[in-house]
Parts: sequence; structure tokens; C-alpha cells
Amino acid sequence: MPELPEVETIVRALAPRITGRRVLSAEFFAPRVMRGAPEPDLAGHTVQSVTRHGKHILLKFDHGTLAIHLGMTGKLLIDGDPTPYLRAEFVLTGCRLLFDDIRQFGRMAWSQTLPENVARLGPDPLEISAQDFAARLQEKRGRIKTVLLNQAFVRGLGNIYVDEALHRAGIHPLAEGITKKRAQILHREIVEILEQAIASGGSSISDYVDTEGRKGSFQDSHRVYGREGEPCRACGTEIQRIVVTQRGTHFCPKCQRM
DNA sequence: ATCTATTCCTGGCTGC
DNA sequence: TGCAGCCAGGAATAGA
Repeated sequence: MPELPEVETIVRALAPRITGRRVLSAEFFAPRVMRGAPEPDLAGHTVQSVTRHGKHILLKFDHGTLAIHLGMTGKLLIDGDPTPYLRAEFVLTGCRLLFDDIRQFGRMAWSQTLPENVARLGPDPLEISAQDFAARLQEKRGRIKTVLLNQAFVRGLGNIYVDEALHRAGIHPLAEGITKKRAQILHREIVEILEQAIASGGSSISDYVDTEGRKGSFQDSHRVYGREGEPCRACGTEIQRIVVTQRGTHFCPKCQRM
């Protein structure tokens, strides 16, 4: 499932391939992709920039911005082979950009400025300072895992990296009222794990691949996610799995005390 | 206002 | 072997 590191990997591969290219045609095959909103007219317009905003991929044009969210199984493929799950296809000068999405959780949104659901997101965890992160966290109540998954708190974290960051920071996923000191430790671990994951091309858990169909390798470095019943890499205790806010949650009961 | 549960979607897995 | 039934989960939405 594409989270911040996976989306960053995609953007880094996509940007040099389509920036400055002109759209010759754009087709949206599945109505769900735009969630009923009118499809933008992209033909004749040039891609000005490709950036990441949380888990969204922003394609900026001279007349607006297309925000792409990959959901669970969305893929952006350059010149790939069409599949039964092709939801949109952009023909550009020099290449084709295919949006493939088995489960159709992915979506696109168009705005002359910035789509509202994108504009309202919180700060990027790689940009916010440890002090600001800790201060923001002080204002939130509720379980730490739920707070971190809230894209209005920080944008880009998903189930995998929240579990992994909490383990590295030694914080129980159900913990509440994190102290300022521990919040700064958590911030450091979040930044570190995101940067490591980006360096590994992301985690390929289900069917994540980048624009060239390449898998990431960070799943091999996971310490808790998907490791229920296996020994903690730090202390050997069996990794436990519970459900928090409808999300499978993995943690070490010894390393991560309440 | 804030928090929680539900909904969408389908390949893959489990168990009979 | 076949197949019904369940599971994964991001975020919009409905409900409490």
C-alpha cells in the first residue's frame, strides 16, 4: 500500500519522465476515479511539475492541479502493458502514463488551485521540526496510533510506517498523553524510518511497484508490521497483533510499554 | 465539535 | 478440488 516513501519513490521516477511533456489525450475509464466530479480537460496542456503532497501525487498544469491518490492498489505505470484494471490513461508527448487500480480505492481530484481534500492536510513529517511536532502532539488527545494516522495531523503516514515508527520509539500504539521528550524521540524515529524506506524504494507489501514496475525492498527491514508471532528483532518477544481503529496493529509488548 | 463505525472493492487466503 | 466466506485498509461519509 503506497504511503509517503512509496509515493516519494514514484514521484522521483515520474517527474523527470513527464515534466515539460504535453498531454495529447486523457481518458478516464472508471467513473469512480473522479468520484463523480467532472473530468478535467488536459489535452494540449503541459505538465509543469510533479510533486508529492502527503500520499498524493500532484501534477501541476497551467490551468490547475490534478491530485492523484493511489489508495491501496493504485499504480502509475509509464508505457506499461494495459491490464484489466486500467482506470485512466494519459498519452503525453514521448510516453503514456497508465493508472492501474485493482480495488478502485484510488482517486483523482482536479482543482484550478488545490483540491480541498489535499489542501486541508497537516504538515509533512519530513518538513516539520521536532519542536513543532511535539507541540502539535501535545494538543491532540486519543491513542497515539490514531493520531498519527490522521492526515490532518501529519500527512503521509499510513499503517505500516506508524507501526514501525512506534516500535522504534518504544511507544505502545494505545498510549495517550505522550510527553514532549518522547514526542521528540518519536519524531526522530519517524523521519529516520521514512528516509530509510525512501532509500530502499519503499515497501512492497501487497502489490506496490513504482512507475517502471519495480518493487521496493524495505519490507525486509520491517520490525513489526506483518510479523505477528515472530520474534522481536530487538528482544525476541513474540510480536503481537491487535486492532486499533479498524487497523491491524503490530507491536512488541516488551519494547513498547504503555 | 469530536470521535467511532461503516462503506467502498477485489485478489488471495482459509477451511470445510 | 471447489468454493463460500472472510480479510486487507485510506479516507469519505454517516452516525453517536
